[in-house]
Amino acid sequence: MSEVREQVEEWRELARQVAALSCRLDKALHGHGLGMSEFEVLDRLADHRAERGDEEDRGLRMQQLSEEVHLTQSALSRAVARLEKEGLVQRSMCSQDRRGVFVALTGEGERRWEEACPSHRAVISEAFGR
Amino acid sequence: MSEVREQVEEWRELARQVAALSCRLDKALHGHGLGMSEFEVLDRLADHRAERGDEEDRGLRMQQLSEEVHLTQSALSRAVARLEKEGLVQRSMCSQDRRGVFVALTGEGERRWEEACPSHRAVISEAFGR
DNA sequence: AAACATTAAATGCACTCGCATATGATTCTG
DNA sequence: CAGAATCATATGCGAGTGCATTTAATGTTT
Repeated sequence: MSEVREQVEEWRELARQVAALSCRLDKALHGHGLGMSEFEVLDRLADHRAERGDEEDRGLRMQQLSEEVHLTQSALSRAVARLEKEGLVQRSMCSQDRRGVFVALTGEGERRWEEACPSHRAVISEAFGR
Repeated sequence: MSEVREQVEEWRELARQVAALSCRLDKALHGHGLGMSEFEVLDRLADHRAERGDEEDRGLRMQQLSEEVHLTQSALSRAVARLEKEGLVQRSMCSQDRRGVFVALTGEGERRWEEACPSHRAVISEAFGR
C-alpha cells in the first residue's frame, strides 16, 4: 500500500524539480530571445561544428537532429523554422537525397549561442550542486 | 571544461527520462479520458477525501489545490473547468469568503479516478524499478 | 517502366499552457 | 464609511506541442 505511495511521491517530487529547473532555464534563455527547444537545437549544431574541423560544415540533417534533441519531428521542424526566421540557422537541401534538409548555424546563430550558453550553464550548475 | 559538460549531459538525460515517463503516463491516462493535469487534480481530491472521515467533504479550495498540484493558477482553473464539464468534479462557492471556490469529487469522478489509478501506478512502478 | 510502399520534412488542427488582465469580494486606511 | 489596496478566481490571447495528414522524393516489385 505504502510502497506504491512512495513511488508516486518520488515521481511527483522528481517531476516538480525538473519542471522548476525547466522553468528557470526557460526564463534565462528568454533573456536571449530563445526558448529551450531552440537553444537545444543551437547547442547540438554547435557541438557538431566543434566536433568537426570547423570548416566546411553543412550542418546536420533534420533526422539526425531529431534523434539527439528529443523533440517530436513536428516540434523540431517548427523550432528550426523559427530559428531560420530569426536568421540563426540556415536550411539547405541535401543533394544526395532531395527529401533531406541540412540545418547549419549561421554566424549570427553562433554568436547568439555563445551569448546564451553561460546563462544556460549557470542555471544548470546551480541546480546540480556543483 | 568537462565538468560543466557532464552536468549538462546529466541534465539532458534526466529531462529525457522525465519526458519519456510523462509521455507514457499521459498516454496511459488518455485511455481513461484524462490528461496528467486532470488526473493530478482528481488524485489530490481523492487523497483529501481519504484523509477525512469520508463523509461531509466539501472538497478543497482552488488555492489549496494550487499549492499541492504544481500547476499555474490559470492552468489549474482550466483543468478544473474541464473536469467539471465532464461531471467528474463539482465547484461550489465558499460561504465564508465568497471569492473562494470549493472543488469536490463527484461520484462519477471518484469512479473515474479509481478506474485510472491502476494504470497510473503501473506506469510509475515500472519506471521506478519496483 | 508503372504502380505501390516507404521515407523526410512541412503543415492544419485542436489542445494546453503561461502571462497579463478582468471581475468580483474582502480588507485596510484615513 | 468611502476609496484604495489586496486577494481569489476566471479569461483573452499568443505561443508551443502532438497527432494526423500532406507533399515530394526515393526504393521496390513485377
